[in-house]
This record gives sequence, C-alpha cells and structure tokens, in this order.
Amino acid sequence: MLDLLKPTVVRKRALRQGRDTREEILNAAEDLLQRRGYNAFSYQHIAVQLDIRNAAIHYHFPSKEDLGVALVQRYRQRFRDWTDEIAAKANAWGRLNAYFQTYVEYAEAQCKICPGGVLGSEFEAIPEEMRHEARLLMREIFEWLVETLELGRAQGSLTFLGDSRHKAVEIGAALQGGLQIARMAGPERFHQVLQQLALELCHSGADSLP
Amino acid sequence: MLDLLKPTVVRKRALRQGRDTREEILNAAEDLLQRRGYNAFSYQHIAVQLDIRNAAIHYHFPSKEDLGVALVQRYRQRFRDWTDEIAAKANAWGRLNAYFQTYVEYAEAQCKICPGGVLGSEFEAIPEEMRHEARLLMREIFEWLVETLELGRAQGSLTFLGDSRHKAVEIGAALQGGLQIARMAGPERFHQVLQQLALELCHSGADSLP
DNA sequence: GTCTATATCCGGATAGAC
DNA sequence: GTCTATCCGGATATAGAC
Repeated sequence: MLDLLKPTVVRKRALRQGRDTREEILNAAEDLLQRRGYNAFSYQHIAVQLDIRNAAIHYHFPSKEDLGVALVQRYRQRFRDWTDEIAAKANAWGRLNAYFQTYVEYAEAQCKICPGGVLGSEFEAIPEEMRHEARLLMREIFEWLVETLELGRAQGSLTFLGDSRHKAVEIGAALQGGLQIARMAGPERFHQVLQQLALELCHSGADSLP
Repeated sequence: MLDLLKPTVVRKRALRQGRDTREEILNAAEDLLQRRGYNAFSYQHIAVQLDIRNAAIHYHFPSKEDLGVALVQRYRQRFRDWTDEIAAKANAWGRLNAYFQTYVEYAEAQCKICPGGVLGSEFEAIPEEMRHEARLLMREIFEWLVETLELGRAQGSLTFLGDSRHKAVEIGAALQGGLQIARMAGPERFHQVLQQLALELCHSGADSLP
C-alpha cells in the first residue's frame, strides 16, 4: 500500500495520527510546571518527553506565554467542572475532603506542588496575562472554600472558630505551603498538616485521611 | 593629593572603599531571590543594582550555586542568632508572635515571599547543595516551632488542639502559603491567615497583630 | 502539522589587563 | 578586587521545505 512506500517521516506521522498533540503538550507542560516551575522548564523538556521537535510546540503555542496562559485557564476550567461534579455527590465535609484528596495526589504522585504555589512563588517573574489568570484562579478557589465552610457550619458537618473567610485562607495557605514543605522535609509533613486541619474542623481525620 | 590625579577608575574604587561588596551582593541577591525566585534572577540583575560588573560578582561567588548556597547558609545563621536573641526576651507566645512579625515584614515590605517558599517551589530546579541546605533550614525552623509550642502549652500561654508537631507544620505551612497567596490576592489575605492562627492559639490577635 | 535549519538573545562563566 | 572582552551553551522564536 501507499503507506509502505513511505519511510520514517510517514511512520512518525502515523504514530501521531489520532493523538491530540496540543493536549499532550499541555499535559507535559502541566507536569513540568508543578515540578520545576514556569521559568525552569523549556520547550525542549516537552519536546523530548513527547518525541517531537521544538517547532511543533511553537505551532500550537506560538510563545511560552501562550502556553502558560492556556495552562492556567485549563486549571480554572477543570476546577469549575470539579466543583460542579462534587456538589452533586457530597455534603460540605465530603467536598472539603475530596478537595484535600487532590493535594494528597500531588504529594504522593511524586512531590508535585499545586498551581497556586507555583504561580504565587514566581508571581513577579511570569507574564502579566498569566498573573491575571492566576488572580482569577485564586479568587475562584477562595470563594468555593468560603461557601463550603459556611455550608458545613450551617449543616453542622464542619465546626471551626472564627470568620469563614479567614478559615478559608488559612486552609488554602496550609495546603499550599504544606506541599512545598513536604518536598523538603518528607511527605509525612503534608499528612501532619492534613490531620491538623481535620482536627480543627472537628473531624478525627482517621477515617478518610491516609 | 594623589587621589585627585587619578580619574574615573579610581573614583569608582574610592566609592567602593569601605564597602563590603560581598555583603552587598548577598543582600541584593536575597532580595531578588524572595521576589523572583532562584531561576529568575541573574548576575546581571545584581550587577545593575550595585553598579558593578558581572565579573566582580564571579570573583566573590565563582558560580551561581555558590551564591545560592551562601544565601541559604546565611538564612540559617540568622535564624539561629534570632532564636537565641528572642529566647532571652519573651515567653512562648511572645516568641511566636515575633516570628509572625518577620512574615508581616515580608508581606508588607513589598510582596516578598519567605525562603522556605522559594526553596520549596523550586526544589527540583535548584542545585543539590542548595537542596541540602534547604532541608537543614526547614528542619531547624520546624524544631524551633515545636519547642516553642510545647513550651507555650506548658506555660499556658498557648492553647491548641492535638500534637504539637502537627500544629507546628500547620503554622509553618500557613505562613508560607499565606505570603504567596497574598501576592496574588492582596495583602489582607495574609492578615486573615495571621488572625486565624492567633485565634486557634487562643489569642484575640487584636492586640499585637496589625 | 511537523520537520530541519537557523536567527537572536541571554545567562553563566573565564582570561587577562589594570 | 574590579574591569573589559569574549566564549559557550541553552532558550525562545521564525522561515521554509515536506
């Protein structure tokens, strides 16, 4: 057949048939972002990982800023989808616990940190449009946390001292910082943070937290 | 005099007489580190700020790794000195509050983040010896926090739920994450974290926290 | 859509004059 | 101890063939 007549170049094409390169780039970049940070990963890292050339990435994302912005927008969309989904399934404590679980995966998967941690740390060293998206992401997470805490307090499934907005930032900050500390001091540190958070929300933390 | 006979070159030298260039480099680098992160600052940034040439920095710190390691070692030394000093002056709550205060300065000075936040975020993208120093720094801070919490509990000046080690990581993580969140969402976020922490240590937080 | 080849720039680093 | 000049490698980005 025609395919057999054509050598390596076509084989490579065939390999990429049906594969969504753009999506794979985003996946690889997301992984790199949460491992190395924005300024410490390059198009080369992605190219090697996907076995494509540098220029192929530039076709999908002309500049690195485009890629960075797309990443944060994807985080935001994913968070929206996730909150919609979880709202149907669980009460406030269940939701919060499910949220914690995403961080557990970051910590255990292997020492990833969360988007907020990366963007916050490098905030002064990322393009303006990424900063804009980062602000939106943080606001959306914050608002969801506040709502969830207030709901939990009303339901009686969560108990905590003080203003729910203050508690929300504290929780968000502790999770974010906890992942970073875990990298340096070992993953058990992150579990200690989780246990303390659970304890202060009046849950034993022994049931669902590993 | 002899000085007047010699032109610009000597004037520059004269300007630097009595100035500790090595120390100034460290100061500038520390500032850049907490603003932009390790991988996003260059010798050029420092050179411009101090009005010296690139090569002058390499004289004091042959490689960027040397500079990075020196920075973390200085953080460690400073922390040791600080804890010695504060131990003579205050009870457990006073010590902890003084520790909080250093973070308040980071947040207010202008949107700096803490050493642990930088090193944790970029952990996979910094030289091995820096990682080593970072681990030591984090351990030292952690141990001091645990001691302080236990002392406070014994004294009755601090009250909190659960294991003092867990509480120590939670506090450290919340401070670290809080600074990063404050960059993206505004400085009031950091104060909310502080108030919540104080509240959960059974202090009004209204007295000494701005 | 992906490749090869190349342009451009920047950061870390060294040599040698002063 | 600091300078000027320069090297080298790596990173972003573009041009044009396939």
